[in-house]
Amino acid sequence: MHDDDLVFKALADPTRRFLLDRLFTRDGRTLTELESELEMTRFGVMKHLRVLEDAGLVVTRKEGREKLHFLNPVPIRLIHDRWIDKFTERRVSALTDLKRQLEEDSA
Amino acid sequence: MHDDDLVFKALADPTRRFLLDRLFTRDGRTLTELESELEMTRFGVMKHLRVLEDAGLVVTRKEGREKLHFLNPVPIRLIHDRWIDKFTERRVSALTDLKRQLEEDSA
DNA sequence: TTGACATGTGACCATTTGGTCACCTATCAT
DNA sequence: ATGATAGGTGACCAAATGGTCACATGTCAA
Repeated sequence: MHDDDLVFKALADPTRRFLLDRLFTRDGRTLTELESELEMTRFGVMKHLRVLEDAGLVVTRKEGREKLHFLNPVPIRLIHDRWIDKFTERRVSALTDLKRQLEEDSA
Repeated sequence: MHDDDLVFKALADPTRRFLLDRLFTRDGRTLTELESELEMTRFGVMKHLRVLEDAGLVVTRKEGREKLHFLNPVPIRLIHDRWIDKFTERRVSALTDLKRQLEEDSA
């Protein structure tokens, strides 16, 4: 419930969705690498990565002086299953089919 | 692209998700009816409904002095198909199965 | 027709958000 | 050891956001 909110809010920013996209194509990127693909200082990127990390969408590991960023798709999967799925299911039950059939017949 | 952003931003607020939930269980509600379920003045609710409408998640029809609100799940379906689906697919290809098999064997 | 009801608008306000910068620490390579 | 490299912190700022209110319009019912 409250956890979902962090995820939704994290997904609400285009820069953050871009970052997730980059990490989707390849994980384990460093901050400076991600920064180089954006028109923004590394401080801005850091803040966005922090938001993603707080939402559990990104996990990190320190390697020497570098910080590697990995994508964690589980939270997206969760809001999908618990929330989005409900709105996206196509209703193709026998009942709605029947209803549509009746409406067509009466027209 | 730009359209997606409106949808993601609209979904980022818990009050708005609550409104979508209410409209999911039953459509065609009026502003005052929706307001009565929230700890907020009708002005706040109006603004939220406006955001949902701009994102295409809610469509409205005027009926006398009332304004009826209807859920439109299509935008959710679109961001699901174009964006979320990619992150939520379970990878169960023969290749990853083989990889897991090898890892188990070597353990 | 007159009052109650449903909604709309614009000003206004506090808080959050997205972004920058100055400065600082830790690590690597020479 | 020393400079270059990678990252971190806190202050700061402008703009967006979430919410309220005073007021105003249109519609229904007695």
